[in-house]
Amino acid sequence: MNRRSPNRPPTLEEVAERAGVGRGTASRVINGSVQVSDAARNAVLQAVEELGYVPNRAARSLVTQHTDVVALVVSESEDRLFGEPFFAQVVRGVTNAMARTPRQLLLTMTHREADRGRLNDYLSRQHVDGVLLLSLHDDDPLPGQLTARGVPAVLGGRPHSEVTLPFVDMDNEGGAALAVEHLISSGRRRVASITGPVDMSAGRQRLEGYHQALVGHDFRPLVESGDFSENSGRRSARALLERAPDLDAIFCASDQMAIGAMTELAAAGRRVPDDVAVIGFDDSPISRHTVPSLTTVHQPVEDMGVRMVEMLGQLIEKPAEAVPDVVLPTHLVVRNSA
Amino acid sequence: MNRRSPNRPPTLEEVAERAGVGRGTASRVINGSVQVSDAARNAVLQAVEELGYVPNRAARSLVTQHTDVVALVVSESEDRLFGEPFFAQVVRGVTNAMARTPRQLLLTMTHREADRGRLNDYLSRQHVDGVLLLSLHDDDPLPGQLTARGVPAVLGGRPHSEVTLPFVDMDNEGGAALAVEHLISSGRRRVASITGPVDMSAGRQRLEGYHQALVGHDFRPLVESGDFSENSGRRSARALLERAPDLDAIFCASDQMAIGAMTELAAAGRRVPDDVAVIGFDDSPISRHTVPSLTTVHQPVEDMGVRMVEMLGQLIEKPAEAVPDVVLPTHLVVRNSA
DNA sequence: GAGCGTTATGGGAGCGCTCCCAAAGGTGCG
DNA sequence: CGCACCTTTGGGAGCGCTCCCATAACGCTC
Repeated sequence: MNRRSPNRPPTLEEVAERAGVGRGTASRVINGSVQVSDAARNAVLQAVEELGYVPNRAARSLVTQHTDVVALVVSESEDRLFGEPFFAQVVRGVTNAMARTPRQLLLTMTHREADRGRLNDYLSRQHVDGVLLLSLHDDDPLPGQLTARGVPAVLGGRPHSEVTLPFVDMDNEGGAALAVEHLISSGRRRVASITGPVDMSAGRQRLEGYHQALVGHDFRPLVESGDFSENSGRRSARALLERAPDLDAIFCASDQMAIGAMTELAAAGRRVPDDVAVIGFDDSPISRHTVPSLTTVHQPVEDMGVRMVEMLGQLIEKPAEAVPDVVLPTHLVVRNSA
Repeated sequence: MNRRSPNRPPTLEEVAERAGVGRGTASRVINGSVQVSDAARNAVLQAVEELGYVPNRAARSLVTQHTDVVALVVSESEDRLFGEPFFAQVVRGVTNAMARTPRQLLLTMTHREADRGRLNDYLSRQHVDGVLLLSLHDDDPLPGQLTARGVPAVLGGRPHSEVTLPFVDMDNEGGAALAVEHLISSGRRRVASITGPVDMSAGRQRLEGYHQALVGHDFRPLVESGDFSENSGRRSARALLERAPDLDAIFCASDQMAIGAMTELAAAGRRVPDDVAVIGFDDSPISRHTVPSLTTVHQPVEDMGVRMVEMLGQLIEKPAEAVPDVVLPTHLVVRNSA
């Protein structure tokens, strides 16, 4: 009776025995080594088929020290993850690029403190070969922990200064400056801005671009801070209108906020773009269909996903080599709102 | 020199040595066994802290035969996964329920054939304790493979007859019948329906409900088939209008299609609900904000996620006991479109 | 046909952990 | 003071796999 305990999946050893070869040879066949005779290979393949053998990944990982799994961690709630087209686009880029690698992608979201502990030691080497981090907030301890554990990781978006992980970022500052310059050169004199969250570098950089563009024009900055959401766009627009009834342009750090602002502008009886010009940021799919259609800053989101995967691949395969950070270009898409 | 090869993470053995205890005792502390003296426990805890020890999950899984990881597999493209509020709601329910279990959630999407192979053996026991399957199409081989491998799995949505996995479903048929009855009892005489994809049971069941409700009223069915998308709603509405210019109501198997249909109706100069009543299905967030607001069938999507997790938990913990399928109730939400 | 290089093969060692058993130490009671 | 019993402990065995080394088998050449 050499049958194993109740319906455990078959092991390599059993496959080898059935094929009449040694464990080593069976392993070579499974892993596609060429140093195997055709006879042996066929025997093993047939045994695999008959037994329905699937390699035990835990056992394999234990010896190879890798898992062929990469995690994409999004530090946001499901609502934002699913609500904002941005994430869908990154994920599309990431999955496309992953299809060209031997690795499997895992998606994890973590807004909730309670989840953090579990996630955390899930991500510690031995379970994941690398991590893609999206939508990082400044106070997030994850980058530090990953660095400490030596887990290869790439960030989407530039981190604040203490984080040393490689990143792929957009030229947020340049894009914002482009937008504001467009506003000024088309004759606007009182240009306000609704910012993103200040604990995210994308938010800070877009604000910085706004300030940059104002330099030398002797315009006073006029800023309300939002959080990228449509609601915060409405709220901020209302506040702006109250503070500066004479404003004639608003640069919003996200399309969602621009949409909110336009709604509020309409409610206040201001015409877009006649009375007030509006520019958004993201070039999200909806920006094409708003009324009027939204002038906005395009950022190559899908590319970002692709580049992140490529960088992570390098990090995993050649841990010794440093990979340079990447900043992707942005450009202005002029439609009807400005 | 008993130091291990270059910067490998510390092992249990090293922790034990540093704490001056045996490997067994260290393991007991890590796993929270009570049979340990306070002195030993503290020594181990301190060593863990100092060394930054994290258990190697591959090694643990190899012996315990489980991984404390559950996968949520969505058989759709990123576009649909992120585009339809339905998925966001299920995911919310799932993550909430998972927070109460010791397990970690993994999200995977698979529309692409190429990904399938990798996913497939990723899901084979030893790497995942169980699987939650969403948005299953009839020809999907996954359920069969999971069954064959003995991987515990729960479906969201009723499968076609050959699949024997336990499921959580909505009362699609009942909800659809409710909608159509509402239409009839409010005086509509020519009630059409735009169906969902016929290779998904939700689509078939909603159509069945439509037929049921028509029985005994001597109305001829008038059906166009869509795929749940807004575009297919427009296309189908156009076709319907051509085939039966006298129609005075349309029951759509999804809110997205209802929105498409309303757009098309408006383009054709029909007023909603005056000329044509429209009812959707899903009670998605947008249905509140359409003009006119959409009468629709509510389904408890978040609950579905919760129940799926609970069922999977039972399946994993008590593999011997059968778990009964669940059908969640739906109800009509009357707004202004019908 | 002896000697050589080359290719194919079997199986031991060991990855880091949990499980379990046997032994040591401690306590209480007659 | 001795014995039985309980708590705490150490460490061997083994999970299923890959890696690697020693050996076997084969094919040449001279």
